[in-house]
Amino acid sequence: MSRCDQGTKLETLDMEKAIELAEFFKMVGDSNRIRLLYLLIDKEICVKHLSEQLNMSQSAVSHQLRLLRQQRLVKYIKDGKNIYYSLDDEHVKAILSIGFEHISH
Amino acid sequence: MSRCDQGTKLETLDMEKAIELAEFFKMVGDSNRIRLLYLLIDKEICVKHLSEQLNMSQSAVSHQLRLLRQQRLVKYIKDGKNIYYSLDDEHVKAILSIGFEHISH
DNA sequence: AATACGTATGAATATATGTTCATACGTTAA
DNA sequence: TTAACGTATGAACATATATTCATACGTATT
Repeated sequence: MSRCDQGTKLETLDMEKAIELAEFFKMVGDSNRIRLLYLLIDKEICVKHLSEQLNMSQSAVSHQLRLLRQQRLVKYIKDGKNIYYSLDDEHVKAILSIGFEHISH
Repeated sequence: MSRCDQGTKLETLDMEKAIELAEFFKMVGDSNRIRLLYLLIDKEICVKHLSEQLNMSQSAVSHQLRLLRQQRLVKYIKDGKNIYYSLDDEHVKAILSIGFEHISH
């Protein structure tokens, strides 16, 4: 019996679910989005302030926010001409903190 | 006082650290790598078996394993002509499970 | 020594991703 | 109603990423 044999198999993670997971994780796979999400921890911030603090163009921020919305990592509320974004996910903070642990090995 | 004002600022996440975090998270941002990592949970598997079970070419698997090694998500041991990979990180399982929670909202 | 096997890797290619630019939309103030 | 502001979006572009193909390397078998 070679080292590679595996006894009873775990069920295979199906491709659809793997893709869904990947789509979600991709959201934290970009440094600008990470900085953005980090800013939103425990705060609501409008797009203009985000773009200033991140030193990114308003357009770039807006495009990123669209992705984060689509993957339900952020939510927003409108207030006049401003739109305030905040985290829409209990998991975002958890993920970031695991990441921190990993890189400070 | 507009809604956007933030009282005392949290310190900014510095760019270097954000990049490091992103590099790590990118590793779980691809469906094939996720399936690969999922297979490795609690098991050591050699490259050939990985490529069979994932239905990927040996070369593609090998390239992905290189990335996962570089980011210290997997480790390996050699045994003759086989090389057995396994998870090198307590955090990988944790991250995957958070991902599962997220997508089954 | 020759062959077969498992694995790694560079180069090329195809695709995905992030940013910019231009512009449109809605809201507020003049 | 015109102008200014905040935000969103499509198209174009540049860069990053994943896979394939060809091939090299080491180990085991004959």
